[in-house]
Amino acid sequence: MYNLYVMTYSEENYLKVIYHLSHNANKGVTTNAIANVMESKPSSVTDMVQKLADKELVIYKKYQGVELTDKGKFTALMIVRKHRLWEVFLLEKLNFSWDEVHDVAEQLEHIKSEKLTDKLDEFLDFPTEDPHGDPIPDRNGKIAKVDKKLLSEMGVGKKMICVGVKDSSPPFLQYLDKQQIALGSAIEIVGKEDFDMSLTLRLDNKEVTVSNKIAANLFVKTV
Amino acid sequence: MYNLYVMTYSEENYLKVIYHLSHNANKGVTTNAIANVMESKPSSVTDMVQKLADKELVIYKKYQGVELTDKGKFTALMIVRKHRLWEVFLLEKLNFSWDEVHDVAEQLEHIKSEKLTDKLDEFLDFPTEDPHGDPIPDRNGKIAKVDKKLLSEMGVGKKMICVGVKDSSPPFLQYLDKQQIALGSAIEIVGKEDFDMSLTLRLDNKEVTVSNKIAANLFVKTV
DNA sequence: CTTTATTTTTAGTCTAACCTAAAAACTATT
DNA sequence: AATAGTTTTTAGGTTAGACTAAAAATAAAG
Repeated sequence: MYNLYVMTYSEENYLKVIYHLSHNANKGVTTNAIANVMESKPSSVTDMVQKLADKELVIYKKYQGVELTDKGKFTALMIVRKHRLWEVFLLEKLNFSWDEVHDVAEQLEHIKSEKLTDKLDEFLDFPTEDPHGDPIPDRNGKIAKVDKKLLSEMGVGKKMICVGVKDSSPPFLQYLDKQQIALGSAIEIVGKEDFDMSLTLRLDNKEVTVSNKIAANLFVKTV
Repeated sequence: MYNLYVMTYSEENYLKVIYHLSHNANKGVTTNAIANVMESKPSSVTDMVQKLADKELVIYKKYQGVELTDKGKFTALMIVRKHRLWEVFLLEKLNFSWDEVHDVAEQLEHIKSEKLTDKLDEFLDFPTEDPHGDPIPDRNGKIAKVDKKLLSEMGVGKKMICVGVKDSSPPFLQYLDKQQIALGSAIEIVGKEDFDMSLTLRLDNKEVTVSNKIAANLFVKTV
């Protein structure tokens, strides 16, 4: 597809972060936003972004933020692909739990071997989603667009299934485990409290109440 | 066992090389030897070796070469453990060939997660040897001592099985594949040519002749 | 539309890991 | 045991990727 020339660990991380940020923001991604996510300083980001622009992985105009080029986007997608495939591997084959896969996948995503990635994909039987419900790009960088809404945006009476999480931090994932909410769980909203926007849900004939904050981090799809 | 504090990629590579070199040489490993293997310069090695000594991973006396401390040896063994486990994974689960596993394992050996290593070990059913016949250290750093001899040192009439290779470069491994020599293959020496020390072997009732150079890179065990 | 506040970039440092060239220490040979 | 040759270390330099502090550009507010 594209010739992915050899990138450093750090360059790859920047590209990945820019990719994720440009999904939410539709304009250029700011250096500040990148620095926040990477827990670094805006000045460091400026440096790196200029380097990536020299290599034609991003388009960068001073003070205007950055956007990925096609080449940059493809490169980012290959990193996302590896990350999500490894997550599936860790969960399905090595029995890691939902909240443990991310940190290790964060390292594994930098392993450079197209053959390894493709063989892993095959070994896992070509999964289309990772354990958090996010789609896995194929070897050509094609990625399914999932239509998902936040649970907090849905009204009383709606029947849905859980398709992903917005926040994937261990505490949140562990909370979901405790409530027995998983990918594919059927959810019905039986009540909404106007005062604090908390929701009462029916799950497998069991009722639970969740705060608005929880609902605002859970992606669902109506059925 | 020991507290493996966080090491850089480069530090880990040095430790690994020192570990391997100190198996052959019984004295201190020289900076030159390390530089040769790492394809770097002796002065660079001196730098790093001093750093490793500060961290008590090696004992280093100027002009005398280096030795691993117990802590350094354990750290090296954990890297070797990961390398060899990943090799088994690549070969057995992803169907890589004998000669393809090394380069990828070279990257995977640096992934830092004790849990991953141990789960992988379990997933592979606690293998004791890697695809080249080298023993895999357990989680406590215990490693089996294999008694193996070079095929070139054995006499006519001996019956053996192949237990490993000295050289594990792709061309050599591919040669072995072509001759259908694999780990566990039964080998009997039916003739030896005094002129060039080439050997005639019986393999599954098939006879092949191999040069001394081949025989000097194949480890065997008498049965 | 000017002033203030915020964001972003520039300039100059720092560290890890390498390098080259030169100096110092070892080894070997007479 | 002195000298020639080799190995190893030191000294000083380079690059990538981070940082701080200050300057410049943009955005917000009166």
